[in-house]
Amino acid sequence: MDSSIKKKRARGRLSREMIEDAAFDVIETEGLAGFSMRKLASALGCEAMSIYHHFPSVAHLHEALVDRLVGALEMPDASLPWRQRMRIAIEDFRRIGRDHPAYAAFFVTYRMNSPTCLAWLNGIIGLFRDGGFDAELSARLFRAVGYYLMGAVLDENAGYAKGPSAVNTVSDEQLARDFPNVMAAGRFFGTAEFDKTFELGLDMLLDEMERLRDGADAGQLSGKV
Amino acid sequence: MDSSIKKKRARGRLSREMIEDAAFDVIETEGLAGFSMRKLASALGCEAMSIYHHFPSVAHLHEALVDRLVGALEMPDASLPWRQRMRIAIEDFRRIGRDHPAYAAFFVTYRMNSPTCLAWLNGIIGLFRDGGFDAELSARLFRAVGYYLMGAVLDENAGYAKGPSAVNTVSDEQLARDFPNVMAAGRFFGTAEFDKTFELGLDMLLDEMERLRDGADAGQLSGKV
DNA sequence: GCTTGACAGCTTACACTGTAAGGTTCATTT
DNA sequence: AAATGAACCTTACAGTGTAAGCTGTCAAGC
Repeated sequence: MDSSIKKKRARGRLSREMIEDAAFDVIETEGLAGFSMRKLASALGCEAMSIYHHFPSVAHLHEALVDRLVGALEMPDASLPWRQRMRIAIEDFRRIGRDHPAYAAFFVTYRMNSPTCLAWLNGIIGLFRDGGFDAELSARLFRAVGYYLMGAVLDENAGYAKGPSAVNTVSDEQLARDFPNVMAAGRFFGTAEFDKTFELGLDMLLDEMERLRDGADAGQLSGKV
Repeated sequence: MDSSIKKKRARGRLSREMIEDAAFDVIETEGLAGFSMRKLASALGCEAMSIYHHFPSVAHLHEALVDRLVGALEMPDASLPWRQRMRIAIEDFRRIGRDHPAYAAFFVTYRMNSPTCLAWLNGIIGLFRDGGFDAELSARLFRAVGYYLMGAVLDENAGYAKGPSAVNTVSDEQLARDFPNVMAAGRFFGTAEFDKTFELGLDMLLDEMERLRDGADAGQLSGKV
């Protein structure tokens, strides 16, 4: 009987790393909402509760996943020009979303607080400081650029390109007739346009940051209302 | 016996509007994740399944909530200067987050497709067109500004200011010692700083859009890498 | 006034979730 | 050989959205 063989549990078979690997897989195949401990266990060939020996809760597992993604990030070479370092750091983060699209929505809204994540945050804020901004402006620019990046990663991986969340949808004919601006813009909302659109916004922010540093005294912007 | 009175169900007591009102309440008091049909029903003084007579699913209910929020938005007065119209439209959207903080995370990531929402989208994209941008640039700028706005609303309502999501947190002492940049920046991450930070990033984008329109031929940015 | 049918709300049930509590098996140490 | 403790499993519970079917109530037609 192979049922007896099946019962032979291999001890020490599971590990945090294995579980994390499987979790990334399950999340991408089942979607973020479709992920569950039982599905994860089934992917690992064990029972759900076995995972709890390695991670005391799903929250702890999620934290480990975020840590692994953020921990793999490296700070751009400090010898590069500042603008380029900034670009690289931002694109590195954005790439995580591309590599884990289903996880992106979770990842991007996760309020990091582990040593690994704080080290990365510290480096990124340091990058703003390296740009010549004081503590306050570094903090605010970090946030502002972060907003942009956060929104982009979210939209690129969980946004319109994946179809509407809405239950009641509108036909293409009605779209063309009643909402021509949306219709015309839709052409530039597809996956193929992501890079170009992202670059546009990113360049706007980078341009403005350089202007802010080089330019007007005390870092004032146009001041228009 | 008042139990007999209690049994007297008032017909037509529930309505879509009442249910929506209660849903907003429950979401704000219980949090987005804590919301459920059973809790909503209990807030309404009815059974969960009664709600299904008015909304065929939670998804339909959510759609109605988004529609109500978006439907209440108005386009800024067309006689105002363009930059001001843009600001107002953006701040109006942002205010929804402030008014429904717990719902913000859902609202902002919702892929709208109802007539009400499309009408609003159409107006906003039209606002970009009014700024003098062609269909392509309007689409891309709408997206880029949308990224920023999306990220801001998310962070302001579900972000760091609400405390970390992390299970394992780091002490203040360790923060000061090992992550000084984060420590120094933290001072500008609080709720009180939201407006100023948001304005900074928004002004950067608005400045750049005006430059893009008035300035260099074919709307080229600095072109630096 | 009585009947009828539709509507509004309720009851029950099912398949799913995270996880607390406690049971079992086995490699290692003594 | 016995004991220990790590690794894994079983069972159970309170919660979720919602399908299916039931019941009470009201308005309209006779």
